[in-house]
Amino acid sequence: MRPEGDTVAANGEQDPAGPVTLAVSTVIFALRSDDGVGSDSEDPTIWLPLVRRIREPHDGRWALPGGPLASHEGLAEAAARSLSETTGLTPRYLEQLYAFGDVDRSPGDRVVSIVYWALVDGAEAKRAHVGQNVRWFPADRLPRLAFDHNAIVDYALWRLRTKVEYSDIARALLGETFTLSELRTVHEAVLQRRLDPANFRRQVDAHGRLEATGDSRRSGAHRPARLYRYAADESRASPYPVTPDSPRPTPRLSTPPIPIGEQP
Amino acid sequence: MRPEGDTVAANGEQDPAGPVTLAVSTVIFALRSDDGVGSDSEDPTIWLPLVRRIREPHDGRWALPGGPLASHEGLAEAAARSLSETTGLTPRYLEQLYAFGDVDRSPGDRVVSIVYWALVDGAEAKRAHVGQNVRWFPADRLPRLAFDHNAIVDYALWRLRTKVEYSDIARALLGETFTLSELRTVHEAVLQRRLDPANFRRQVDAHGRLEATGDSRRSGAHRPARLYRYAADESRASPYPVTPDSPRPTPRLSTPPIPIGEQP
DNA sequence: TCAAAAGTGTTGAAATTACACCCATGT
DNA sequence: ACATGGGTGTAATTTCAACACTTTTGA
Repeated sequence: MRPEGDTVAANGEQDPAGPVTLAVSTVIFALRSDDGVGSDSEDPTIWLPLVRRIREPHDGRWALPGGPLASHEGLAEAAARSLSETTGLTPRYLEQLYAFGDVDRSPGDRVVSIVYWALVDGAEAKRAHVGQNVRWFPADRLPRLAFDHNAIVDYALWRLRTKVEYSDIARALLGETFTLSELRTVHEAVLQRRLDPANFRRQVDAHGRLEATGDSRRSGAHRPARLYRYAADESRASPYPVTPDSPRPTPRLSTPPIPIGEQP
Repeated sequence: MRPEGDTVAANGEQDPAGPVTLAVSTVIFALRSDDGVGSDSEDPTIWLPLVRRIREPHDGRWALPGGPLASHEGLAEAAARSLSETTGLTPRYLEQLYAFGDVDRSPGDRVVSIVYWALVDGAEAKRAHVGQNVRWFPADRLPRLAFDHNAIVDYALWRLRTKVEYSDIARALLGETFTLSELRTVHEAVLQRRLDPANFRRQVDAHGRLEATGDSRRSGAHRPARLYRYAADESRASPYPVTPDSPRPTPRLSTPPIPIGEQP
């Protein structure tokens, strides 16, 4: 009988098998037009920045940006800070993904990682501190990453793909204003399939929340597109004082990740 | 630049402001027919077991069962263990809920709690070690709990209620076999509204997975109900090697908990 | 034979999908 | 003028919700 808060837990003082360390990492997504220096008019796809490890374990491998949790900062705060320190990026969207704590996920020591996922817009993505130890990768076609980070990215991608269908997160990958076809292109990049422009338009403004700026944007040899923004969200009077987020509608994807099922 | 795994993190050795401790707690749900000793035929509702704290902070208040994470056990393992030690219960379903880490959630020290939620069936619930320091409470009408545990329970309830609509977790609150009206009663208790028996039947067996045992159960002055069980799940060939779970369909509830929104 | 829940059938509304068609612009 | 994407209309399909109706039991 030992309610939480009592626990002296994971600082090694009373656990003979060694301490448990706590880290916070983040999976960052942005849309990029496939790196093409010359050919700019590619269909954009999902990319993410990784950092190169410079010590064991997994020295030299690419990994998610992250770091330790300082005792004066909240979890999301720590995610945003470490993300800013390593990549220079400031996310427009940040949400907790999952806590990963398999015993053997880090060779030698025991690390529990609380992982966040983040979205940045195109302009912000260009501002990233790319260099010797930070580089962008297409979200599919990743190399073998350090630790269990490949699985973590897969899970974050699954969350992104399911959540884009019932929420308005896609806007975090764009600027403040956007055309409907830009927004649709984001959805198409995330879902990896074409969407009917007519039906897409109806869906998004059926949800309300979308308002025309009055301006329009001209881009090619065709009619200019109206610009929209999202209206300030009134409906956030949530009964939940905490910050987490979760479920809702109906993805067209295959299987969700498996829950634990029976007792361990 | 400091990829995770490097971090010496939260064991106080290098953080002047003191250590961060890591705890694992669980919100356990079961269905009970409103404690009525005499009147057995109540509509069942959701209940959960809490443990009484026997030291500061929050001495005397009720709290979620939980405890420290031993370095040799996984997170879900720790949840199941501490849950068994404090309440004697073994869950039929166990899933990670969220990691709570607000700086001020525990007076005096810094505690990050990785919280799981669990479902137990009626028979198991009766087996719980109720006593001076363990007691069942109806999920609505909770007293003021220790720490931020009221908010945590609210969030767990929200997850239960949204998830019951698109998954088959409801079965974890029943035994191996059940009638369709028993299953419907579980849904009704969770969602707190009546469901059309005809449409409910179609919905659940549209999802497949349900098979008649051949037997039936007679309960009152009416036609006996066929017994069903869930077929072994083939479709668990998830692309995700990790264990987490998440989103899908369309709850009839109000607002989901708020995500972080903008950068901290 | 009557009440009550099990189980089946039917119908109208609502949401989803596919696709035809006009509009406004640059070349 | 014409090719191209922006934007609107509409009909077929599917899903969903409500409810009438038949079946089988215990009392």
